[in-house]
Amino acid sequence: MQTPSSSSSIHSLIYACSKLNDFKRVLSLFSRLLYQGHVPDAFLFPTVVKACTALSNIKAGRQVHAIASISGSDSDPFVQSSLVHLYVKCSHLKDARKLLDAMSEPDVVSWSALVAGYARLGRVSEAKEVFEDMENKGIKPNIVCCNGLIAGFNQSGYYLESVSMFRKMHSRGLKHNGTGISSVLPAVGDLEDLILGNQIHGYVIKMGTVSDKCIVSSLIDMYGKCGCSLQMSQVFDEMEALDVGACSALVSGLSRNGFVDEALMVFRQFKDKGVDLNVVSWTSVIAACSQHGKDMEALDLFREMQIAGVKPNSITIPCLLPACGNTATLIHGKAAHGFSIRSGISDDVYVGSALIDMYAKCGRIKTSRLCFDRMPMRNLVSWNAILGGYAMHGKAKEAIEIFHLMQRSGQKPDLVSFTGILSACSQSGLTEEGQCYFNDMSREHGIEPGVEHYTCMVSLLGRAGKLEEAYSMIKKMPFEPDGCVWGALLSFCRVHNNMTLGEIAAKQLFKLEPTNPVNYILLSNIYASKGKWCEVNEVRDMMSKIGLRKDPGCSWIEVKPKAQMLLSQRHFTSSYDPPAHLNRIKPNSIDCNITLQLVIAQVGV
DNA sequence: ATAGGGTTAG
Repeated sequence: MQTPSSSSSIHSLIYACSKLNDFKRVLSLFSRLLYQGHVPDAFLFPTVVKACTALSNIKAGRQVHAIASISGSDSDPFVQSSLVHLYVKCSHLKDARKLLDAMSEPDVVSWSALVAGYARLGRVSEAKEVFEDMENKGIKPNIVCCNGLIAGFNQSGYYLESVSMFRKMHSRGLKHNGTGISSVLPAVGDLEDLILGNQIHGYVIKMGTVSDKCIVSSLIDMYGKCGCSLQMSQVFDEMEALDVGACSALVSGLSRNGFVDEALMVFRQFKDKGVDLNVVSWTSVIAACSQHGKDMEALDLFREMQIAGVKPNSITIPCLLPACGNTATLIHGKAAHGFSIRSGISDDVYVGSALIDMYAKCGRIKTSRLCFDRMPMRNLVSWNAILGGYAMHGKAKEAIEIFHLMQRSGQKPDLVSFTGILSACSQSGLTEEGQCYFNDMSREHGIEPGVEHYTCMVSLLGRAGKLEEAYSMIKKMPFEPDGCVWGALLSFCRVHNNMTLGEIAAKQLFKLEPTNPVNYILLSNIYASKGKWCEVNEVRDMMSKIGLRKDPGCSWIEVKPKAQMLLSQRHFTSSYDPPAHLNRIKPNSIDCNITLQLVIAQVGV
């Protein structure tokens, strides 16, 4: 390409490139112009600022702003307006506000951009203040301005604010359009406000906008979040044309309500019909699988997604990684890690946290820690991930260290953090420390222990042989103990062979989970240890009457590129069929001290 | 010459 040299030809080239959305070239042409000593006029700046905005390049934007100031163009309303948008887009709202205040007559467009910017960042009070300032200056908010607030509040998770803005519009006599409706519906769903949801649905039908794709998707989403699977499917069935958005919404709605197989079926149908599926639809089906224990399917789908040429993003990876962790397929986890580095999303706080968890579950706690240390930004999820990792590995010292470090860095612990620290103490036999942390929960942190914390305490005390204390812990629980609590007690009654409490726990468990064979076996083992053979037989009879058989225990290890399922041989019977997705090659008696038999399972490729 | 609002995945 010939390179233009005269300033006027560069000028027109800049406009041309902007029209073609080639914003990078706009900036490089602009710098060439400056290099030639040309001082741009006020007409050129808006186009150049627009390029910075499109690229979210605040650094270049500030430079352009400075040049505009020096050349006196910064008093031009077009230049000012474009700069306001630049700063809003880059989340520098203070600068945007300063600029807006300096403008002689800012219009509703500039105000709207700023207000929406505050709402998107979840800065509720400032958004409202600026909104009022605008009205006080005599500028009437229009429908676009209100929709910006509704959408912004929804995006930042302030669902009540979103809905109340929607209502405010209504009471002011402003008519809603498709944009406002599809922005408020997700918030309605999160609030599970079915009444409002139904009203809006009626409004949509009356307006005749049922064919609007975004509205359909958000209606499906709303009904899904409210647990109305039937209405959800109805909206879907009445839809005019197949739509990717509706597909994603339906898949996640079905999965949310426990219909995982149906979700997978819907996805398959869409794919077979040749609908152009995007990252969101792929991610929603991968999430559906990994959230419901279908780890193999999640891994397969991820592969399929890449074959389909759809690029995973920073949401896909955290959805996939639990599947790698649960199957302990380090090779897939590492591949996903490599992918996130190559695509520049490894600094994302959710990606990082999911990596920490995956490496911990694959037995690589040191790599976990490395990931944690290298994170440029951490949040509660990241702290809990490394804390849980140490707990999982029985490393109480490190867990405690992290627990204090997080607080010193200004991160308050939550229920999950306490589950981590308590289970770490429990596993390492740090009985007193665990009790201290448990007592601190409500006393120091104002967090009321939940059932999982009581379970940790029962284990902690039970492991230490303090079974009576564990039992009184259960008795003073402020809610009904569940199977996990009683299960923890029964397990440690077996360890210490305490028949009295073991019988109490077992009795509860037989009611709560009558078909769990483990409970029967634990109790019968306690009886056996006391030589109570009659009772042993009674329990065995109960089991066979219900038709229970102990499933083989199972866990995963990885030997080179294959994942292996470990089954405990004692219960391994020839009638046991491994899950269908395991392509069993041959039961391979690799000698693992008599108790283990390896079933080679092929995972992925 | 500039310019504001939408759904679905964690």
